[in-house]
Amino acid sequence: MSITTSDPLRRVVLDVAVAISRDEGPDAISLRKVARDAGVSHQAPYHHFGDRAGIFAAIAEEGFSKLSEALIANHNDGISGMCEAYVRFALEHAGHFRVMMRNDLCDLQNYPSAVFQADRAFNLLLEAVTSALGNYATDDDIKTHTAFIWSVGHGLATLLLDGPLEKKLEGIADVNVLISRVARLATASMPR
Amino acid sequence: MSITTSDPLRRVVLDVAVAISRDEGPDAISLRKVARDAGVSHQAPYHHFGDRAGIFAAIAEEGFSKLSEALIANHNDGISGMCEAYVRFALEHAGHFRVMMRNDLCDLQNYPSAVFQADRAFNLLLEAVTSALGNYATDDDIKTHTAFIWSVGHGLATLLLDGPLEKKLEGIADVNVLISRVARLATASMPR
DNA sequence: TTTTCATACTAGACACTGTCAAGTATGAAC
DNA sequence: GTTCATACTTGACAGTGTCTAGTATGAAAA
Repeated sequence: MSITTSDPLRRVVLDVAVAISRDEGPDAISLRKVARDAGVSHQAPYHHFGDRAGIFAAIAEEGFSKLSEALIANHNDGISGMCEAYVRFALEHAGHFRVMMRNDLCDLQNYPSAVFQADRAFNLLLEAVTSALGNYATDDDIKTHTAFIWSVGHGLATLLLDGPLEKKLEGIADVNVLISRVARLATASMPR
Repeated sequence: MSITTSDPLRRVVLDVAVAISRDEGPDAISLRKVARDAGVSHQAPYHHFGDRAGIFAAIAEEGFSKLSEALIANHNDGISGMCEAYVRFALEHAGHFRVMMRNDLCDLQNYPSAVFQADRAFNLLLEAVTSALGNYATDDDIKTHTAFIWSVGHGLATLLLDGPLEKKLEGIADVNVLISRVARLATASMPR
């Protein structure tokens, strides 16, 4: 991550923070270090984000926005395609993903624009499940299946990102193959 | 969490840390604060755990041990029973669970006894899947299904713990009902 | 009985962190 | 020419993990 001082500081701080989150996790982000690397004073970043939680909220908002785009791009491939897209997004945008799901880093409720993006992504999943289940599905069915699909994608993404799975299941050829197979298992129980 | 100074300090520190992890997340754990609350010097806890990562490793080890017990206790209920047990364990032992899955807090590889407990829990799942799939399942099938089941349980646990799911799917009657239903969906695609 | 030695701490210092408060330069709006 | 918001800088503060060094205690060894 090279820092060009001509970049607007807000963008620089965000990019550096996301890169650190990707490589060492969100907790490794030190805004003072980011400021030093960017060649500005230790308080400069805070001007743009208010406090530490503010930068996490900004990362989360950007992440949910990108997630929505990823889900839309795969929305023709049905539920299993969306599930796959979710996992691939997490792996490709690990820096964002790690922050998005860490409610303790910042209470997203305090950042309405972040909530908006999160809801947008969730609604895409909800709509996909609703249309997959057909017209006669009950509200309960829809919610259960949504929770199920989200759980599969989220669980696989988290396990792959945080390590244990790949080591335990090594020899599974290719992560991409695993993702496809798991996503297909997830939809095997759904009506077609 | 009341602190009885007659308790051995190691146990006290562990209990307080787990309670904080449950209520505010592992990052809120300050060993200096724990020491103050326990009425000992700020370095006393470090004597028992070496450094901050050491206490996380101890919590993780204890957690995986408890998880194995929970899985064994439900091992007669098949794969879906194990999946349910995993999620229930996470909710009931949130303080431990939050630490167990946070590879950035401590690299478990450096703590062999923690790795041992983690492997023990994982092997219980692997064995259950192997026996559920029957004798003619390929190694690939076993690994795929193991990843799938683990993903479902882990994803649901994480989503329930970190909040977004319950809010999004409110009105789903009872969390316990949701867990059972999702676990059943997870096994719907498996041979019987 | 005295020495040795590990255990379980205490005490002080260090660099580092996020955050609060107050100041400064700059450029646009009126 | 003044007002005023924006984008910073500077300095201080409490809090943190960790390093180093010291102390009390009790059991084992001489």
